[in-house]
Amino acid sequence: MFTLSEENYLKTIYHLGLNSEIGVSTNEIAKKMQTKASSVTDMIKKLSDKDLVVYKKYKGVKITDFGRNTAANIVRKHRLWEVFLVEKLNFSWDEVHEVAEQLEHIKSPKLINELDALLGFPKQDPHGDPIPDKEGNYHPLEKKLLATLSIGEKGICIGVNDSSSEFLQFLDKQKIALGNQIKVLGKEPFDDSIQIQIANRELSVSNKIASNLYIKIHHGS
Amino acid sequence: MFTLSEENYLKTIYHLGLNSEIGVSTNEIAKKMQTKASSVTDMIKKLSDKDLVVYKKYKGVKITDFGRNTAANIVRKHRLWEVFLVEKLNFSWDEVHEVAEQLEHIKSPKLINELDALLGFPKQDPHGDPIPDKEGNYHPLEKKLLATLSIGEKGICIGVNDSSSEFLQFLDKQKIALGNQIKVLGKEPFDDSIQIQIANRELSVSNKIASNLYIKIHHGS
DNA sequence: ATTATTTTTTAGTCTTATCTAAAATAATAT
DNA sequence: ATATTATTTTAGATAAGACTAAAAAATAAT
Ligand SMILES: [Mn+2]
Ligand SMILES: [Mn+2]
Ligand SMILES: [Mn+2]
Ligand SMILES: [Mn+2]
Repeated sequence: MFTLSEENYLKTIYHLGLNSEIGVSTNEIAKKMQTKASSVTDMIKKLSDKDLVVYKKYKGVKITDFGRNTAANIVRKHRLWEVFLVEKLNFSWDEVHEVAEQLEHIKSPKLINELDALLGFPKQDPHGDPIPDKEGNYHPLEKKLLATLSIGEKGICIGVNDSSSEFLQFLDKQKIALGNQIKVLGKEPFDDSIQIQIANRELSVSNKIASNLYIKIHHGS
Repeated sequence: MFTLSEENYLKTIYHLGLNSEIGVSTNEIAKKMQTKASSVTDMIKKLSDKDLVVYKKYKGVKITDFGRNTAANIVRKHRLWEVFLVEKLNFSWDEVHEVAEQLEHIKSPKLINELDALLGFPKQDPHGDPIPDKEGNYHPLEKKLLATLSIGEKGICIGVNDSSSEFLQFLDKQKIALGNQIKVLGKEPFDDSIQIQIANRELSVSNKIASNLYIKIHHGS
């Protein structure tokens, strides 16, 4: 199969390429992986030899169908392990990522499918991100950033954009959790902060916060 | 911490040195790890630099207290994961070892302690081997090989010596499981086979089988 | 006590994954 | 259009972990 490094590069390329049709650049990958562009070029050639990506010198890489499938399976494992850690082992949502980074590389189809069953075939991970199925398919939830809502709109908090432990711990402290109902009470033009009602409390959150919280809009009244 | 290779070598040295005070030889390690003696020498030097073993040229290695503790922790993780796979993910006891070989290298103290709790702090793994506690201590069960029992003796099957999947699958086929009561009905001097009563059935097992099954003796009547 | 055999170590090579520094190409500005 | 800057690739080095072949040390046999 693939080495740990190959899997990590592939996963990064998969994530970076998700919302764009053009290739992913060497520098982008280097920045995300905290490595040097020259190392990226080396690895890209290996991934290309293994038909995980298509590589054209100076033109960046595009993931292949095979590569996308392989990457989605790693993401599936990562997110299922995160659910396991939170649901079964009392981890908080800000503690799971590092451990899942390790667990996602364990090779055993039976393990991951049984884990899926043990957890009741969850569709989202603790941060609201979708869990791909065995074929690599998933349904992204329809969602909007809190910062883009208008006054009066309401919905349910269903995910985070930034899932750093700093942000997640901040949300814990503010008692903002996935599943909470949120209504926009007002918007302050001066600093773009937003006044919200959340679980019967009123709260003012900065634009930075509002730009990292995903809301599922309530349609109708 | 330690690399995957370092952990695997250390674990092997720990197991090989368990029942002997003299050092573990280079060749022994090479054989067990399916590698070359020269590779072992290289790695031994690294382990020695990290104070996991004491190395004297041509005299083999002895594990240090620090090394033993480190190794016991890896064994603890291996065996807890094996219990998890059997108890929670419907693995059979002959399927768990390979996956546990991967999982034992995951670094997260919280993960392993919570797993321990989820499983109800088991004392033995699916093959009857003892699970070290956080400090690396464990109580080996008092046990005898079935082959060493006399006619009339009885006890409970509590472990296997050989835990290859071939042997474990053979036991499954013969419906011999840990926890079964076993009584020695007779011994055949010609081929050293043993006639036993197990769970209300009578069975003749070869000496090879009897030399790989551990029995906890019933004292008293 | 030598000689022969086995075991262990050393020396040198290979692969993977990294890095720095320099060269090549692409993009941007004048 | 040419020069400047940014990006990307290549060349060469390093470290971990493995290997083969040869040398050195320890054991065993005569
Ligand atoms: Mn994560
Ligand atoms: Mn996540
Ligand atoms: Mn095992
Ligand atoms: Mn076991």
